[in-house]
Amino acid sequence: MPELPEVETIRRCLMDKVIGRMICEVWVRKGSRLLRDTVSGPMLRRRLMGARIEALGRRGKYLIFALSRGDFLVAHLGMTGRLYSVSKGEQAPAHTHLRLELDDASLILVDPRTFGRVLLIEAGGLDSHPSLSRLGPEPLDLGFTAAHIKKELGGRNTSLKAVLLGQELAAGVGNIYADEACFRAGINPRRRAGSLTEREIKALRLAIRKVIVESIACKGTTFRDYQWDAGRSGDFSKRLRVYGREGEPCRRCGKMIKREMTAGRSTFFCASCQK
DNA sequence: ATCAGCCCCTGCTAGC
DNA sequence: TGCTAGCAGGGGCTGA
Repeated sequence: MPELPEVETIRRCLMDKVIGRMICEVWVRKGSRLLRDTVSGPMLRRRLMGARIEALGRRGKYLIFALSRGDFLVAHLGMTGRLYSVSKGEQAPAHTHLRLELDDASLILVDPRTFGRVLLIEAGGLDSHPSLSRLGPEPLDLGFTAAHIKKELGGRNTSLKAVLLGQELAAGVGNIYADEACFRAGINPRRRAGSLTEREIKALRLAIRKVIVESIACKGTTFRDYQWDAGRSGDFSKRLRVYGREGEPCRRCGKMIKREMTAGRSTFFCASCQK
């Protein structure tokens, strides 16, 4: 479940290995579900072959490879996706969907459950692409203001958790950081979104930014599948206050952490600390 | 327009 | 020990 901090960590890890490199061969898994019929395997191969990787960016949970021809290779890792480099000639594991041969290494995308996606976006089409245009501000950018949050929550009858997962309030926040931010803000994720006060909105904004910054510094959270490089896991797992801690004592008040389904997802919270 | 709920997919785990 | 049912979840879709 790579969310913003995990994707950012992967981006930083890969930068040195891919920027300026030429894609000299491309292998796409036949009928890979990751392409979602948005581009055919042969077409993707044709468009990538011979291109140089100019930059590696991120938007929300999407990784964006800017190519020398002006188009973009975009990858979303879904739940179990992993993107990492291996030595040339090294055999790729099962569930490899894409393999790019670079000058001096290979880049592989592995995804057993195929919740991830690979997009090829034409020059100039990045911001208007349906998947990316819906995203809200990056939580660490200046555009992530209390006014924006207020607008996203205002009048909404659904839960705060559902809005946080929707990517329009803040791009890149998923199940783990939604729960962690709610705990740090002292707000119950099951609260009706429209019911937050100005004060709570400000606390939520700070809490989201704080968990994201802290987690990036820890190279993300390794819960089940995520590794930011071959065999290397993130340390934020140790700092989780509620996520995955059902039945364990709250680190703040000692009461038991609860888990309930909200917006179709496991939601962890302390009923005593979060109102 | 809004929102709850379903669907995809497969590795892992709990329970028999 | 070996099997199976159930769970996990991002984002797109459907139907109320």
